[in-house]
Amino acid sequence: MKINSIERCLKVIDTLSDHPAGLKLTEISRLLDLHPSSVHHMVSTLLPNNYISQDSDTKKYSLGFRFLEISRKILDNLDIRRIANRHLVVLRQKCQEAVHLAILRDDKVVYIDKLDTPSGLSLATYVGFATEPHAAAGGKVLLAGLKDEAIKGIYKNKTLKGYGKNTITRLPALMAELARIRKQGYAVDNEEYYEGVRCVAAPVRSGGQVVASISVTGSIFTMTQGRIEKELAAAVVKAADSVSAELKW
Amino acid sequence: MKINSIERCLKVIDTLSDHPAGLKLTEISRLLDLHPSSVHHMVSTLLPNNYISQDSDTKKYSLGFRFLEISRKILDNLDIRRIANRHLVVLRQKCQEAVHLAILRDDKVVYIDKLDTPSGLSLATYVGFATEPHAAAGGKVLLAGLKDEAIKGIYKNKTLKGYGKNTITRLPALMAELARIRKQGYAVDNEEYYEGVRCVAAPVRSGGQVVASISVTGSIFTMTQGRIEKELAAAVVKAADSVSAELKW
DNA sequence: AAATCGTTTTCATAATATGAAAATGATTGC
DNA sequence: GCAATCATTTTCATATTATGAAAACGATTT
Repeated sequence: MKINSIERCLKVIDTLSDHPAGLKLTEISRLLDLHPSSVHHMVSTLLPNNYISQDSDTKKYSLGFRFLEISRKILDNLDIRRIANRHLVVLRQKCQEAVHLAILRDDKVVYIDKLDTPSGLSLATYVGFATEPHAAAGGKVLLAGLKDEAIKGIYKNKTLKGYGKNTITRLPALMAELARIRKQGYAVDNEEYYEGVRCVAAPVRSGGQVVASISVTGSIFTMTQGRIEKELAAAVVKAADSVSAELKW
Repeated sequence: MKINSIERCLKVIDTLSDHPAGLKLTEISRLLDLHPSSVHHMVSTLLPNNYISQDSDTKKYSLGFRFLEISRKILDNLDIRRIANRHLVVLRQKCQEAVHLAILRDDKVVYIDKLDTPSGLSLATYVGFATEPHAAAGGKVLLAGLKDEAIKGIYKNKTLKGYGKNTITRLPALMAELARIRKQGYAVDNEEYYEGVRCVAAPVRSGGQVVASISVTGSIFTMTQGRIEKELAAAVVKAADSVSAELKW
């Protein structure tokens, strides 16, 4: 049984998160079709806790720094992130491409660290970004770490959404791909998520379990199939193994 | 009038944020002296929205990636942060010390960007860190941008808490210091927040208003009084002015 | 200065969050 | 392997309290 007032409150937060310039009380009220006075009750609860803040001039409400605090706490406490960072730096240096660190949470890949390439090309991923695992190398590696039944469980009532032109959209094909990944020890995403983008990923293990994935991402021009096989796959696997070795369990 | 169920819910979130390893239902229930069933109602509301997540093995609850998403949105939408970043990089390069970008929010200094020194020395500040403004250079600069009545308003019912050995703890002394800062265009923190740490800060302005502060922070050994006056103050002011110039209004 | 619009407070009542209890599920000890 | 204990989840009656109408207050515009 869900609690209604909390759900409404989360909707207010969601709405504010989509309006970076802030919203006035009545604007929130209109957008969500809630009584102004109800909204007022909510914001007066959130305000003293710094979940939202109010501009003293315009009276507009926006999300508060409590979210930044909490977010920082979450990231700081992810051991993997702390340990992996150094290796990510080395990996990026070696490959000169963007590198990501991802974990599986609630059946989603969540990116918990990201180093952009020095040369600029910035992808539409960011720390905290969550998406479906079947369409990206990092995600496939994480899926490959699960048991077959668990994977089937995830996709039982879900279709495999297509993102890029090569996204795997049928479950049997995905299962076969995961088997291949388990065998070769790394995953490749060949324009499966973004057109023009390739990606290689390897698993970080702890106590036998796959706990995270490290990936290298770049354009099809710098990341040729040949370079992936000859150079990048080995580099990513090495980085992931180094992190695994360092994770005490 | 605050909403009770939301307040309880925020307490649950607070508690979870202090227990990075996660908590079981009954643990939360005991810690907050709430009925297990009430806690269950709450978590079932937060769970589908990814504000919290549950470990499928241990059943433990922890904070979810929604906080990371929201946090990212907040940071991405801070124009100042985006614009200032490039200048912060240059400033750190020039000074070889940690640099910070801070704004005032709800009478607190909130650090919205931070670049550590390449040589390692990492301070106990982080993006999202919020503290009282009177004890740090970055904060004093922001206060100096307010009108005297506004400052007095902030400290009307508050004592000036001491942090380091030189923290200004009396209001008249603070007002005098702020007047000095306005005149000289930058602020110095001489072991006022941390012992052994000095800091120089300058204001970023937009439309005449002080909207942020840029600061350089380091140990008393590398940041001598002489170096601050001769080199660092000018560098920080220059960086801040560059950002101000770039902020369209 | 009057009027309009937005915000905040108050308050009666309808709505619903609460926690007791029971049911289900997991873990431990024997 | 089977109780027995402990934790989680669901159900449900009732007391609590969130809700929104209305009014008061404040701000902004004409």
